[in-house]
Amino acid sequence: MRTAEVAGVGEFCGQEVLLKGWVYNIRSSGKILFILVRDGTGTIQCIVEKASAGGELFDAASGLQQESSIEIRGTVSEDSRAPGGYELQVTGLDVIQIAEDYPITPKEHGMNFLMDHRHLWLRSSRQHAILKIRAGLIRFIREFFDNRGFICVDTPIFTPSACEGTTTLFETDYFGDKAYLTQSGQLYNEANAAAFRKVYCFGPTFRAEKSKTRRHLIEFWMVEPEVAFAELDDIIQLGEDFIVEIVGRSLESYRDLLTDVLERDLAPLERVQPPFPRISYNDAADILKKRETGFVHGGDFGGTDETVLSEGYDRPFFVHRFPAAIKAFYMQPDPEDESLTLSVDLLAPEGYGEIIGGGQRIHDLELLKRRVGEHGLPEKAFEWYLDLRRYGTFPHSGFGLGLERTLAYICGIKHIRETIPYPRLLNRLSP
RNA sequence: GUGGGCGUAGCUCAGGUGGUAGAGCCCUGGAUUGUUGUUCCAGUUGUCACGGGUUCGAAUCCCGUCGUCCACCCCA
Repeated sequence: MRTAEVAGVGEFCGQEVLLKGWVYNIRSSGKILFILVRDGTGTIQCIVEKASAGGELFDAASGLQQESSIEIRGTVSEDSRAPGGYELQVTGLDVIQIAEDYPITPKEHGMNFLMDHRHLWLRSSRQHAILKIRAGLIRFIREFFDNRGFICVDTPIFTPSACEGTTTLFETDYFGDKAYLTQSGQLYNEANAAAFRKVYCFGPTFRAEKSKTRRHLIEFWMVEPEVAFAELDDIIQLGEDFIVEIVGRSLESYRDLLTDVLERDLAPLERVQPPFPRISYNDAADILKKRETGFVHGGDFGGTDETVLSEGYDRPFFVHRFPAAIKAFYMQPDPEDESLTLSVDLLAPEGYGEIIGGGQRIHDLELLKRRVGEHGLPEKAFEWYLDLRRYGTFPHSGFGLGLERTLAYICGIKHIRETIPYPRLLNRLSP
């Protein structure tokens, strides 16, 4: 007998197959049992009729409980009454284990309870859908860069110094020395860009920010491209092409999961078409001033500021040329106004906010040295970084995209904690 | 970290103004040939978060502690 997976069960129509999986739900209606079996690739309704299956099989099947592990044999048939279109007329059942008192029932649960049972919660259809789309999104991201001649060059997770503020760094003991978990691969990316021209890194990053919001994770994944000889406009264009492609491919590949399981309204995603609006920080500030959001010119945007700005657009939009005072030390000054930087953020609509941050980097050695000093950073730790400006310096730009925020946006889910298998939050390190 | 809400059965919750607790789900038994989070009948389940106070008496009122959820600051 053929062993099949639920995802490809349609190919075995009319044949008897063996499925291995778990009981997702079980219903009975007198002399007929409906067992919903999931095997990780999908779910299928399995039918046990007392008359045709016999008492022994029927009794064994009635004793199943949610999440019991089983090997089940039966004949595949197409039936419009079955969810998914196919069902299994059961001819045999081997129980691996009866799962007793599975904590997550098909009824309502509180968030804390679900988070405590995250290791089990992943089996439910909604979490399964989100993480399946996550896997696809990671693939689309890699393929976007790989297909354009970018080289994936990994950057270290243990780092000797900070690239932004040290208050948000996780400090660890490194054989008696201090090491920090990476916040960004960017500084290394710049070295890699000098070697490979177009590079990206993609991995976990860590920020010890004491903020608990629906948009923050302590540990999250970020993809960061860096391009030699690219200037601000080039990197904005790259960001636009990138978002259009990864949103488009997600929509194309996961339309059913998005609508049926996650109940995502696809219209806003369908509108993710070029060109994206590009507004300057100063123009954005003028808009906010008229709306009295409490925004102070020169400061960063708050949550309501981002919402107000996004109301003006039907798709993601870029805000560029932020004040130097609120950006990292390596940002290239705007030649037309030295108080501004050649920086850019991409804000997603529907309240999802910033998903991309980036810009053009300083390539002048003296200016960069000065900025390191102004930001109170130890020049010694940055010697290797300054070397990039000593030996064949070059204009270059890049950005970082937060994987989980982007996934939350694509899936239309409110809280970022559902977008990563095991979220690390301010008050949660387990499971 | 700041502000607000909530901690009662394994889960989700109800318990005006104080009198030692209840409903649904889950589970067990029974009924129904096609269910779609099946429905119906019967049954089992408690340190009312913890500590202190007021009171004849506290799940209920007061104080504190802890946990949790939501919002804000910050960032991707």
